[in-house]
Amino acid sequence: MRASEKAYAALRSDILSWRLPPGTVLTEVELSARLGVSRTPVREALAKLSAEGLTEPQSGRGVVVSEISLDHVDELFELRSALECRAAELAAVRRNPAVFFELHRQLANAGELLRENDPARDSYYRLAVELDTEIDGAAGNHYLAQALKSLRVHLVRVRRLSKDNPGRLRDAAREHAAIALAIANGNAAVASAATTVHLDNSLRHLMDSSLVSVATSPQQIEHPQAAPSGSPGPPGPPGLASKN
Amino acid sequence: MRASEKAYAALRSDILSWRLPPGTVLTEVELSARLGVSRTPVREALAKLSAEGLTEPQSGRGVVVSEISLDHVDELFELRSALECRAAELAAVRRNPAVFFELHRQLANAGELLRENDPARDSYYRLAVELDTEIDGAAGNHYLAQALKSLRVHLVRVRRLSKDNPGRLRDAAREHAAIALAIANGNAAVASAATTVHLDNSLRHLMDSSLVSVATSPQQIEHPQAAPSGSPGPPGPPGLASKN
DNA sequence: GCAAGCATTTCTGTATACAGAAATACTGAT
DNA sequence: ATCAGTATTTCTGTATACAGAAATGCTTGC
Repeated sequence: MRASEKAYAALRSDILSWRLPPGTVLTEVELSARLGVSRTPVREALAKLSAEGLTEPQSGRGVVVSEISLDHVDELFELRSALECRAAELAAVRRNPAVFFELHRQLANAGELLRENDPARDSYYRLAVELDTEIDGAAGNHYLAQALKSLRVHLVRVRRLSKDNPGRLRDAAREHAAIALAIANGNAAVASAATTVHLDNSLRHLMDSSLVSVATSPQQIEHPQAAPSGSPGPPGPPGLASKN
Repeated sequence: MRASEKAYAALRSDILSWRLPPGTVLTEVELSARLGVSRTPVREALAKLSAEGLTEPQSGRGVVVSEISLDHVDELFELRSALECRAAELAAVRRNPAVFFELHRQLANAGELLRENDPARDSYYRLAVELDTEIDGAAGNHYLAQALKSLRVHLVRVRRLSKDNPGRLRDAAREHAAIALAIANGNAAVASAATTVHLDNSLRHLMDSSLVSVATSPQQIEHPQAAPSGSPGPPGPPGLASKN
């Protein structure tokens, strides 16, 4: 693997997992020492992260991990619903029905299995990701898929602010199943509406369950020799890319 | 100005103006010679362009100016309508009425002035850009604005494939005026609908008036000492950021 | 004459050196 | 004691050198 990719992957992972919280200042020399590569690939990684919006160039010196908090969730979900509703509509028109009937069946089943807790959770997360992937593919729009991809990066970060509870997971599975069914049926209006409903529920769950306060003030990370693997951040769900 | 910004601005301008057509391969050494800076800032510029989607890393060697043609216009406008309709809705809720009543007045006036041709065209382009800006601002959503910004880069490139005619410009001005009025009135549904109508008309005009064939096959640019300023590309409207 | 293998060239990826700018720390004066 | 001015340090931005990989072209065998 190239050194710049290594640096990029390490930093990106650290930011998404809140090991590098918002406001952390990243200096090239320190990172090149910590990651064991020279400044050139570090610069490349930081440029890529800034283009993604995970970091922002500081006025004078260095870059900072970009701010994200509950204040951003409303804006994030406004964009999300615009993109996902349109994606669902397009998918309903262009889908292969068999694929989405099958997803509907599996999601409905996963919703049932979520009564007993832990083992079914991962398989549901996988299904949710697969539904997203299939919708993106069925929509057949490269630019829309790209916009969703760059949005989801921020959603991963914000999702760490809340904790899933089993009840919400069951409801989310049902909502996902409804979306899959509407797309399978080729009903664009219903697919869009089901997506709107699902996102509204997700947003309210996120806001309700996020009364736990999280440290978001600027702070410097310590300098371990190896890549940081401890989890000083708040506990979060293991499925970083789920859709609930 | 920093050398990397200079390289980025020069390359970006060359790509948007079709001086560097899709498929052109960009090699670092050649560019550093042509632009008079070293490879390091050239690399940085290319990375930024690739993040924007204007170039794509070639499998083995170098980067290529990304493909764009009429085949992409449908996808581009699907995303565009998703984003701009939502932006119009949000703007209708959060706007300052006076601003959009004033824009409506000016746009209606510009539509009238477009009877006599040339001098009014630039002022209309300016108004269209200002409407976009005000809508983005009124929508008050940083992530949505960012998504629109990165989309508009591609729209600039595709717009060069067609030529505006005065009749379409007058219609477009009227449609813009209708959007501004709906937002001023605080009517989200009408604002969204007016945007949908406008974009549909724009798309059909673009497809209809683009029967002129344009060379899109891969080709290498010649190596002038100074930055390329000649316009070997097809003629296009001067307003690179208009909205019709 | 054509194809396969090898040599050469060229380009990318990375490291490092150097210059300029910005922030910090220190010193002196009021 | 505090503030201002200066000196120092540190970090970024750029250039360049070097190594490895990929593509090109040449040579040789069939």
